Amino acid sequence: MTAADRVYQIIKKRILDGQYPAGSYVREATIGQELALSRTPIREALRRLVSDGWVEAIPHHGARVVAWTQRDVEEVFELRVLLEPQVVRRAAPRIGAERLATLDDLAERMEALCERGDDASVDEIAQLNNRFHAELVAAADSPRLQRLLETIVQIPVSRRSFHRYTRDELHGSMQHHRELIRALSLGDGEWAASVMRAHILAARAAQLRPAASDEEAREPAFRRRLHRA
Amino acid sequence: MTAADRVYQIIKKRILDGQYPAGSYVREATIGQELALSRTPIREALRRLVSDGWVEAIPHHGARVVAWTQRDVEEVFELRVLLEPQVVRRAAPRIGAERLATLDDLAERMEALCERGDDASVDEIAQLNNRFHAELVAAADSPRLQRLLETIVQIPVSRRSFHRYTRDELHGSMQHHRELIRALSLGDGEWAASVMRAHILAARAAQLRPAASDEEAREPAFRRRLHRA
DNA sequence: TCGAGTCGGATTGCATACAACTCTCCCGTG
DNA sequence: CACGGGAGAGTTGTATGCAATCCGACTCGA
Repeated sequence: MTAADRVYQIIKKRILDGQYPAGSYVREATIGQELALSRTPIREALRRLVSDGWVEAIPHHGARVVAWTQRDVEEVFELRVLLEPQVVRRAAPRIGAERLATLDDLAERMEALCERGDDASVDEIAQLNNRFHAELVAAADSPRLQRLLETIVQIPVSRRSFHRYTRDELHGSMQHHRELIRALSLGDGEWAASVMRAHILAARAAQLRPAASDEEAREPAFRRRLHRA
Repeated sequence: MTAADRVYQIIKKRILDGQYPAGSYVREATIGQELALSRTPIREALRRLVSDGWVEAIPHHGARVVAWTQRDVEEVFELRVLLEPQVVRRAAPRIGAERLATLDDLAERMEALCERGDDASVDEIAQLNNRFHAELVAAADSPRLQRLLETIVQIPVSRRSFHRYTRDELHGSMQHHRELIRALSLGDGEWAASVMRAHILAARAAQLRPAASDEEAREPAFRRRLHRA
């Protein structure tokens, strides 16, 4: 692995961690000094980050961490609603018993963590969920689809996304996983695709909901409407 | 525009022209000498081409022009069938009269060229067709969707693709354009999406058909079946 | 006081030199 | 004769220095 590769991962991690906040500039010389490298590999890493959409290059002025707007989030979900169902549509006739067992294991571990419900558990669920989706993408066996999703999903949102789920929504998400596994084990791509579509739309709804207080999260508007009825 | 940008376009053009054939290596020093530039901007251009999927980087060994397999073509069509309908689905409620007029003009010019049917006209149709699709993508007003399609479609195939169309198929393609314009002018996104889906699937069928002799192209298998029946 | 021009600092863009790595070919050995 | 090891050439990876460009502040003039 070259130095440029390492720098790429380091900067990416720092963006995700919020160490490089949105809108801030990433200076070649600064990072170079810090990592005891010349500007060359840093330049190369920044170029890759630009083409992956993590930072934007302002000519002769620097590389700035991109700021995500509400519209960006909507665009991404719109594409995920198309692409992620296609992942499982392809995966259904291709997936093997071994991978299904892995998915089953991941689902089980997520459910166990879901029962606890504390913040640390939710973080861990997010990680397992990423692995779950990665397994599905691998089963789909389409390098281009994989690459598209990698460049699109860009966990800056989904990193903390599970924290926006209500307990019911989190539970529903676990149900989706189970149903996906059932559909895939039967080789029913359209069933799996439908579940995945619902899965993504649910995530979208949680994400686009105005940042709710805990109060609102436990007693969302639609439920209040139900109670009044 | 920087030197690296120019090099990027030059190399890309040469790959499309077949000047750099698939599987051949693009040497940094060679191009540098030829363009009287140092390796630095060439390196940068090659990295962009790698991330755009035109060449693949073999660590410490060079950048090789990617070779397209049948499977690659199928993968691309599978994604286009998803993404291009989404383009017009979005475009329908957003497109303005001016752009519709442009599309109409392009369709008309393509039809006129279609009547002639010689090789040069087919080449020109291909260019106009690219502009037609570019207008649609612009109307969709989704930078991410635009970028995805740009990295996916990569005219290495579709460059000569129209030459694989039979006269009937070419005519059908023109019909699709007209129907798209009608649907878009009525703001009917689902209609437009359906037409586009058919449009892409037709292109796929023509593309995946085993390379036909002129004989085969004029008298394809399905037509022979019709005659026997 | 406001505006235009200019100068300075900071940053990226590019050129050049050197280091590290990989592959190949050849030679020696079993 | 087959196989392993090592040297060499060629290519990419990295460091460094200089040039070009951009932004902001300051000064000068109206």
